[in-house]
Amino acid sequence: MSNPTVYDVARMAGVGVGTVSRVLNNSTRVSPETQEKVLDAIRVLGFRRSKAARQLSTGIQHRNIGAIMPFITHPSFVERLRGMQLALNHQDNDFNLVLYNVSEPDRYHEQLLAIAAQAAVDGLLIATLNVSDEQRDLLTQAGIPFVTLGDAGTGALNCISLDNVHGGYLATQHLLELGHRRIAYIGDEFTNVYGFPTSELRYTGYLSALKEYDVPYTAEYVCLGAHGEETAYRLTEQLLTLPEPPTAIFAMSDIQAVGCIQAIQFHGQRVPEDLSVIGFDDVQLSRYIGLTTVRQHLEQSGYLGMQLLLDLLVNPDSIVPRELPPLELIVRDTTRRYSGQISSSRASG
Amino acid sequence: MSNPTVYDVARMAGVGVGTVSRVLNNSTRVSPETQEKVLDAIRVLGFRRSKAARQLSTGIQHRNIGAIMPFITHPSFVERLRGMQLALNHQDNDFNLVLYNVSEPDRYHEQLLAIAAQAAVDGLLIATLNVSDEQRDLLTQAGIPFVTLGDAGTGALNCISLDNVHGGYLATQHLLELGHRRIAYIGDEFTNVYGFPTSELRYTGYLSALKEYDVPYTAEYVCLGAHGEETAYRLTEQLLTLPEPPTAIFAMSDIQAVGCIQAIQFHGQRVPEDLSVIGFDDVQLSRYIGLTTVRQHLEQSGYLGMQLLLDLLVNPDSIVPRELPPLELIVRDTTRRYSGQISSSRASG
DNA sequence: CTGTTAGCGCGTTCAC
DNA sequence: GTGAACGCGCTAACAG
Repeated sequence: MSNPTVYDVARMAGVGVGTVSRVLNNSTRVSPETQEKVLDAIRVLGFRRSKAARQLSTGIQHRNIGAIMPFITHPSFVERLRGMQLALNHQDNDFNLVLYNVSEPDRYHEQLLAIAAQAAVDGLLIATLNVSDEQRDLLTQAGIPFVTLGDAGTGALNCISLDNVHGGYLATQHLLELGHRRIAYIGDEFTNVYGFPTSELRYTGYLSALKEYDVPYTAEYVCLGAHGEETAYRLTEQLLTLPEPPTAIFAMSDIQAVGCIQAIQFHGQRVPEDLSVIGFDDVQLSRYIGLTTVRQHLEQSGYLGMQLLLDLLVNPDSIVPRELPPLELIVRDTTRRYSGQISSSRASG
Repeated sequence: MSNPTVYDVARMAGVGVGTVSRVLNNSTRVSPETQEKVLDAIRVLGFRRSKAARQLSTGIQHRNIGAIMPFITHPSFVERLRGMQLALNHQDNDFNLVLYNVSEPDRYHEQLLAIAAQAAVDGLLIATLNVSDEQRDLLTQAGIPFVTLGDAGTGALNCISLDNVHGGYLATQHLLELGHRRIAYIGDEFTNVYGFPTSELRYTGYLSALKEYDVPYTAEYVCLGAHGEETAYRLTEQLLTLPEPPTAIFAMSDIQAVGCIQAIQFHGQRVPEDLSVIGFDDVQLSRYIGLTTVRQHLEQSGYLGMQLLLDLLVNPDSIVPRELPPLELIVRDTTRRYSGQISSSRASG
């Protein structure tokens, strides 16, 4: 039924538990024959010693920090992870970093429940995922302090946040200033299963910029789908077949922008000569491919989040608030002035 | 001295330990005033319950798999990580992935010792790092099965390996076939502090290809330094100032190849028109920037390594050996036929 | 509602 | 060299 314990091993080997423990840690000398008997019993029973019992007995404390995020495979999360690691290395406390990858959105809550129940971590970093009031209470009652990165629902207590609406505005404004008027938006579904509203917020910024420049809203220019390069590729293809295709695209993430660019190029058009593309995030890749984007300091976000969490864990009384630098428009090579018309900067008011 | 326990809390609050436990787990109803007293005591004492004790008592098992690697910030390790996560998700056992980033090489052994002592993980994935006989014994005796990824020293038992010599040969051969004869090698120091011989192995392949094509070895064309984009950039600058600079560069990793390309372009030359550059790894980035490289299936390496480790942990009796697909030359846009001379494919024998 | 007690599985004294 | 007993900190079952 239950896993075999040292007692089971001892009984089978015809020795005491002390001896079993000794061969396990080869502390004191044990006679070769006894050792053999014990090892045999261990093998036969498939015995594996319990981590918990061992830790409890030896008094070794090992502190874990969990990081839970979706899309661990996506670049933006890698950047955050890098920041977390960096912060961890800078302070020389030996915390381990435990990764929880939310592969299926439905399981997110379930994973949170498990984390709370298992008491496997001392603190939790929640990247991009929504935290409901219920989930906050869950973690709080389990005694697990947590810090959220990005948009984080009503349950967020300590958050490294950014102004996604403003970011969406910045990106769109850049395109408008370049004279573009047919500007598409490519983003995640608003009601995404993970519950975070990033796409909708950036879209809101997009809308407000359009409005400010008196550019009419065009429903066909707003394309939503699953996060990722492939979907962005498909959505862009749809845009290109429109009777009046956009002259510029604002993709809500760099990786989606990459998908856009690939679709555009595959269909024989050029970026930025024929279409301008702007992304969001400024992941490492963007620097290499020369993508114009909005920098949201992802790595630093992970870094600050980890610092904040360590504060919470190590010296809860002297928490310093951490703030991200403001979003930054990074102009590179994928956006260009709209050549179809000479347009002054600001539309008439 | 030691951390406060439930007993300390109970004493201070003037209640029994059962009550303390109850407010901790808010299992049964506790009178508000009692609860308040307990919470106060917890706050004052700075009490935090022990994970180990809780787990032991509740009988909850939580299994951890550790992944230890240097350069977590580098793309190639991210790819491996992705593969590991993927394999973990595919089997529905709830293993946690604990990350150990070797930030300073000196601490690698120390970290291994800690992992063995803490018994924090049930199994270990060791990426690229060397495992000595001593370290193997350490892990074995601690009852921690491990799988190594890449070159892995004499202590390796289960390994997902690749033929780095052959890879170095493939890359160099490609350049030779394109008619290049002045071919530089940019790689890590051979005696790197982490102890893994990757750079030297790929260099060996480079040498053997040169020899096969009767190309004389030129010492100045071999540039070694710390791993990373920046060092590769500097080394490339040195190459460019040579009286007779190379016409092609083989960089031992894609990220170093990127450094090469940036240096070349910064100094007004073009890739591949003026210089050809080939990397090694085929990380995601390379696809986007069109880098010619040798694909070593990094993600799959992490995937297979994890599968193997899970075998070791879950059904140790039915271990299937895992093998990586062969190395693959991926020709993209950074290598081109040498234009300085018309060269037939193979040099005279 | 609350205090008491008996384990959880292992390491580690002790005596033998 | 080896077995028996105690304790690590917590939860849960049982009385009260």
